[in-house]
Amino acid sequence: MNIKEASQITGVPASTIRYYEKEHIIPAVDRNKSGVRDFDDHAIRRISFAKKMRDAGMEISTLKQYINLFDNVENSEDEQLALLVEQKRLMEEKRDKMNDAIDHLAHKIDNFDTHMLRIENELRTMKANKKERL
Amino acid sequence: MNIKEASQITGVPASTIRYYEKEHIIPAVDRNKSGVRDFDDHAIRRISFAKKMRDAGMEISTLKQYINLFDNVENSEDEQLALLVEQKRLMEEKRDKMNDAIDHLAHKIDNFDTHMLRIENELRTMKANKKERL
DNA sequence: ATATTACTTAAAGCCGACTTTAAGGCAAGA
DNA sequence: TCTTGCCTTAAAGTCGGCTTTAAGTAATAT
Repeated sequence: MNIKEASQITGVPASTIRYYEKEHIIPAVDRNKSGVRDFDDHAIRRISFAKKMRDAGMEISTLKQYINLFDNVENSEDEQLALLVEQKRLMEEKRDKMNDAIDHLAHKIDNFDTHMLRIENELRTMKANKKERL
Repeated sequence: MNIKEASQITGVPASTIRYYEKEHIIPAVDRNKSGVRDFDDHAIRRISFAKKMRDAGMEISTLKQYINLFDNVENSEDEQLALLVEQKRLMEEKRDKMNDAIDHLAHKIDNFDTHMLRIENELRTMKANKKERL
């Protein structure tokens, strides 16, 4: 499978796939005799994993760290597990912040009429204050 | 309250507060007679709101849009409500993606031993394949 | 044969979101 | 008075994460 198909299947632009390979975020992809990349299932899964983690806000540097740790069998299982656990924790933390923000917006939506009146009042007060100050 | 205190209270760097003011993400802050910013509760709340939304991944441009819409009483309530609802939807979408990634990591953690063996086997197979190809 | 289309690379460019720098102003304490 | 420590601005710099460009190769269609 060529890079265009790989791109369509994974939803990751071809330029980004090349970039990910260069940055070792995905392993070196097999080439045919003329040097064209030939993606197999494993490659596709690696791209999809990278996408999933990127979509979830994991940084390239962390992803790289993660990948290197797992691709290198020399590394201790403890280290690998610790990284997994830590990344999960960080993501949960971030997700909780998102839920906070969502709640904040939900609250504003629920109280929209009241909120509007309050904002308008605030503005009226601010304008009055400005006039006083002049 | 000066910018240093405002920064400490909100957890937003002074340079970022200045940047937010310049970009109209927070309203123009009051100044004392020598031109030094004097932050009040309202200003602090606006900074904290900006931080919360940024932490949740809302882009500066969207935040600006949001702020402008709400600070300008001329705008229709419908438009404002629509923006709130849309932003909430986008954030929920993003949060769901994070939960996906978290589940993925949780799964890897749960099956760590098995996973390790699978990875090792994969690598062994890959190496064997490479040798064959040579 | 030539045009088209898809691939390749290295390097440069771009964008968002700050952060740093340079040059200076003001107020308080030694 | 002068040093300390805060503040100010505009402009330049940085960084992450791609994306685009330029120049070229290879296979296929006309």
